[in-house]
Amino acid sequence: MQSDQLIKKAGLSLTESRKLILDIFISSPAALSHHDIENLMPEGFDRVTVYRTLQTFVQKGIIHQVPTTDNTTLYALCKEECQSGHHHDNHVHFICTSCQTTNCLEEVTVPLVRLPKGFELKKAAMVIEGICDTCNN
Amino acid sequence: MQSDQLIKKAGLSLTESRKLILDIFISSPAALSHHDIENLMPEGFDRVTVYRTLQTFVQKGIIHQVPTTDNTTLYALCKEECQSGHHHDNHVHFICTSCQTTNCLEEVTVPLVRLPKGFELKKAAMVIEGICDTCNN
DNA sequence: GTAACTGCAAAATATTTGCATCCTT
DNA sequence: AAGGATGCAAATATTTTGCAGTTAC
Repeated sequence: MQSDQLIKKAGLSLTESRKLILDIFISSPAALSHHDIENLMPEGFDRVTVYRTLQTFVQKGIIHQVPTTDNTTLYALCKEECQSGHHHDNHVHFICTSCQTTNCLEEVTVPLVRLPKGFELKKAAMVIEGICDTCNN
Repeated sequence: MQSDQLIKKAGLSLTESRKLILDIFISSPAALSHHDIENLMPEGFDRVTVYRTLQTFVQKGIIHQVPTTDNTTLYALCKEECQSGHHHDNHVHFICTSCQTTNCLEEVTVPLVRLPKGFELKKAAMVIEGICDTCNN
């Protein structure tokens, strides 16, 4: 889907900044940090707008935060199912230790686990570290 | 194991700060952030030492970083197997959305997943959000 | 026209670095 | 005694907030 439609569908007003940032996500195969975005935006673009836009996108279910082992926050596009209210985050995030990118493996679903008595599961995410298919050639 | 022994076993010199910080981890059931530690340390304790100590502990395999969905970094004690060189991080991290604590479910191991062709797995972690047994009463 | 979004300035917070001093071994 | 660890000061980086001007609808 195009950025324009995605933004409108989320009930947000269509602005230049939002289009720019969303286009970056659409054209990036890997998860991105705030820092990455900032670097990909036009020279001199305001940092604060990036913060606010990412926050808005997360709230509206356009992007989601990817769990990481270190202290960085990564964001990635949500797939179709996400936008419609509830957030299906049940896929696997893959961190390549060779090229340092983080990707969502949409095709791999998080397996169910049996939790100890008394624990109630709401959402599960998985982070796998390893070598990605591109680096493995 | 006592903090003294753990520190020595890791080949680190035994200092007051390290003992204090490690004791906090030993007596805490949940994962802790840098901020948490700072609050639990004696009034006026130097922030920088906390940074450096946490870093050292991670390097030496005494504690490990817990993956989180937001941008916080949490640390938790490594169990026995961790200290002996290679790091077994293959357990499930449970975030309770009610009491906001993060615990390691040592007894639950991360299930194996089948990755797409070309991907090579090194390490897998899992983050589950839900309600913990304490809150579920 | 109005509400929402942006940019700038600045505050607040978090993290890193350098260096002199102190402590562990 | 020697090397590493700490504390302090300060530099750097990150994130948040307020407000005035601008833009989308």
